[in-house]
Amino acid sequence: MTTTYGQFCPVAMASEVLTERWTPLVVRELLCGSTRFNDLRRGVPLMSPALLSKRLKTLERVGVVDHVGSEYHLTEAGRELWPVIESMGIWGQRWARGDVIAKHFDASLLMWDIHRNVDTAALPDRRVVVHFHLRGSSDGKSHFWLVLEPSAVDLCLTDPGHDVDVEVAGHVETMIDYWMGRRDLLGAVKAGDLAIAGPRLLVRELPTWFTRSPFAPVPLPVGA
Amino acid sequence: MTTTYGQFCPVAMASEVLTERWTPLVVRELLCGSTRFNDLRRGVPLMSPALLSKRLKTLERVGVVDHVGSEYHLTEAGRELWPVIESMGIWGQRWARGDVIAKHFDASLLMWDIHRNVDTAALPDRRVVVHFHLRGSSDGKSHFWLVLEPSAVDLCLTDPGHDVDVEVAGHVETMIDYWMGRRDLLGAVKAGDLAIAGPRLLVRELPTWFTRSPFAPVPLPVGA
DNA sequence: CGGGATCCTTGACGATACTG
DNA sequence: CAGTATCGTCAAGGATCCCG
Repeated sequence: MTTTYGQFCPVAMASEVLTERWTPLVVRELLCGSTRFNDLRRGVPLMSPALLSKRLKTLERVGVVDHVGSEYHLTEAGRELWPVIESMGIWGQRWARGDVIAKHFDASLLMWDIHRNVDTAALPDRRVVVHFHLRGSSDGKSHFWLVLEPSAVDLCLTDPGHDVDVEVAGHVETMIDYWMGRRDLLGAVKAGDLAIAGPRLLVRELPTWFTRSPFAPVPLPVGA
Repeated sequence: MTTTYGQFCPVAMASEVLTERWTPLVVRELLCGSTRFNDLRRGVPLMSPALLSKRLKTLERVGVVDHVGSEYHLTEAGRELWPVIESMGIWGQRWARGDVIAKHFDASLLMWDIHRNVDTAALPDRRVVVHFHLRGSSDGKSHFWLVLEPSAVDLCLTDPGHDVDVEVAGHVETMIDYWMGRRDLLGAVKAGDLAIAGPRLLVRELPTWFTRSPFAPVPLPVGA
């Protein structure tokens, strides 16, 4: 992106900032609340650290990101990119087709997404531990523990040692389909594609605290 | 853009389509109603025809554009990109800063934009010809004629021979500032930066048929 | 943890010319 | 008018290692 579009149109100006590889995803991560370099990395695992660093510098230069200490925060201009990212997500949810849909099913990325969307307010006022066993991840990882405390949510890749309250097992793709709103939980369990075990109440209430993607409710095009 | 982001997030999927150099501007042109290759070119004059052709093929492949005969039309998926382009434009209008604002002032591009936004319904029911004399264009062009008929608007780079009804003269940058909503017409005329001559009624009603950029009404950030 | 430095490849893009 | 063809350059970005 060495030359500019040479246009006065504001769409062109926004394009100068956003239409660069990875940039919308970095902004998405920042909008989701990540502030540390390595947290940001987890949201874009296929991006090299050098490139992420470069993008963050660019975003800082154009006034979207504020870098203090080792934290990255969106400026007001950055926060106002939310409608752009949101409309992109809505469009993607409705219209992305086979040839742009990732063939990758990365369980770590999924769990990272899930962990920051857990609604702890809907959970009992004590620690709840959920163990996930996901098959078929492109990154080889298959075991994850969510340690849910009223004040914090932790994602572990190794057994944290606590007693496990709920066990969730299935194929990564099934979980992604649920997460994205393309499949409902009960159906997946009944079809035998997903196994959920644990205290009756906790399991029944699971959909209230284990939320789905923000784009899951987006209606699909009619006739699709 | 040879590899994919490898993510299931719909923002990533939309990025695969949109986050490629020039693509948002091509989509903007299509949303503005251009359907012919050479009309599209006029909206992105700095883009090589080879690259435009390539982008259109890509957009066709991902289901955004429909190519029949020698016309390009947006599909339903393409038309639904409007919220994305709109929110980009709003952001650009509010937050684009010096280092991404084009230093280029291309009068041909401006006039091309203006010509397709004239509101002929607000004009008298006869032909009206406006001659523009714009100084300082980066492309060297300075004379333009808008031939406004109730049924069609034509932009000419050479004198079409008709009697001229209104004369508009000034610097391209002044016109762009007006077009973008950064400056009002009366002020520019009073400051001597713009000269408008013609029948009193036509000139007085000029702002009703000579509309501004769709992003002109966007409010700027407070304190800016 | 939070990056920087280096090397190296590839393909994206600009320029120019040309064709049905 | 509606693109293709060819070519050369440059820089984006992947890989790898390293450092404070």
